[in-house]
Amino acid sequence: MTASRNEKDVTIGELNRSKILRAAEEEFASHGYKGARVQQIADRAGLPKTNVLYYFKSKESLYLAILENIMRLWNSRFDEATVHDDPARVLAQYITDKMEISRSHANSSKIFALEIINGAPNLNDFFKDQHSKWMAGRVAVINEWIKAGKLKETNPYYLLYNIWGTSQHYADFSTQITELQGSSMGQKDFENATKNLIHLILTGCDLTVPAEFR
Amino acid sequence: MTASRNEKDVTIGELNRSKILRAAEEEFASHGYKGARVQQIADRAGLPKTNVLYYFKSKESLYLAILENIMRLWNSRFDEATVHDDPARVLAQYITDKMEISRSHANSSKIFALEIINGAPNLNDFFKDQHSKWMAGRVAVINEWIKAGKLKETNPYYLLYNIWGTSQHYADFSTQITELQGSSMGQKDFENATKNLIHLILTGCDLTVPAEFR
DNA sequence: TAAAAACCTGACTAGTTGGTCAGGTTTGAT
DNA sequence: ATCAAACCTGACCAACTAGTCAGGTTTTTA
Repeated sequence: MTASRNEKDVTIGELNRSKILRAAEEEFASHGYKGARVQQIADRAGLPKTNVLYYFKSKESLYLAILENIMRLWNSRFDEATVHDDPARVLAQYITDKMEISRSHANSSKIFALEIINGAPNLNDFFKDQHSKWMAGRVAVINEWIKAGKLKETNPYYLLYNIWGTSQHYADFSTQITELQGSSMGQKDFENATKNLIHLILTGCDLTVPAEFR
Repeated sequence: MTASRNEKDVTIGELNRSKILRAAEEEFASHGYKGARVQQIADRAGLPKTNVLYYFKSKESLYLAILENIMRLWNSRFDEATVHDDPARVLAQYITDKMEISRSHANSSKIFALEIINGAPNLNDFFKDQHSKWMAGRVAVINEWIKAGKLKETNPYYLLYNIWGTSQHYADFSTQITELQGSSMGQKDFENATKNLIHLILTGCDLTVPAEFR
């Protein structure tokens, strides 16, 4: 341990915390919260278990820290869309953002999925305080688009579920996709899949795909 | 224990096996394979743990039995579709079948999702022996539709992923959906969501929704 | 330089886990 | 009625688990 501060002005503590979080993401994605082992996280991080517990009080603290990061990840430009915006552009951008997250943060997506599938025991506050409000706001905007004749009549809830289901599928089921295609999806593949999805969803809503998303 | 055979001609053994499988599905869906506890499964089934282990040799045997049932569940009419069939009808029926499974077998869908998210450690043979062949066959039919001008040009893989991602989402993320809508989806809701999805996917493929699926 | 803060880590602990084992009970067949 | 098959279940066990604890080492601060 030559110094707690290296040349990039990052402390050893920050480095190790980061290492542990990355290792924990992999372990939680592989075995779920209940099945994950602190010793395994430590092994993945290349640190002794008690060193992991020096930085994070418990397995649960670690998991909740990761969940918090994930919740922050879902923030997107879609959150600010209003009735004045063009639905085609907003939806295309949202899908693009979601697909990029699926590509660049596959483990986060997987952990979120695992948490929901397991009954979301750790997300009650998130749902009650933020998510439901967010949803109500987005549904309202979509309904305003419909009322303003900018979007064909549809159920806003189902529209959003379908966008989430498709975009998150590329992260969550990446193992299946890799097996079925014989190789994992690279950047180019994700770009193609994004275009394909934008085309499917927008055409399915009778919207024209904006030129920059083709 | 009045008799091993009740009036419906089912042995106590069959009854108990069934009870255990149902209990295990709930436990595996809630905690994943690694996080599930045989004692919890036993408690859910209302049997002593060793009685559970009398019927199923181990936790793993139980899990593999459930996975096998799930693999069987995925069989559908879509498996038999050929280039001679109408893609609109085939896809609409496939989506209908998938949505019905999501409604009636939510835990199965969740367990399948958990297995894939966790890296599919128990499905290697399934992927190599059956799933990849199945996929190659389905992709070929879709490509034949495209060649025959029955379906607009698209990537068959992405089309299927999008169908799976959307339909399975209703089962896998049912906790989130219930929270966001304030109540869980009933039969009527599923029918509406199915129609909405058929409309989205078929319209997105420039296909006309067959009358019986409107 | 000394003291405080940050970091590190092996030894240990109480509790939990997936089984094994042995033997008892019930049911069905003859 | 007897015996075999099916079913049941408490006691037990080796291994594993999430920590706690104590104390050592390194770095920073004044």
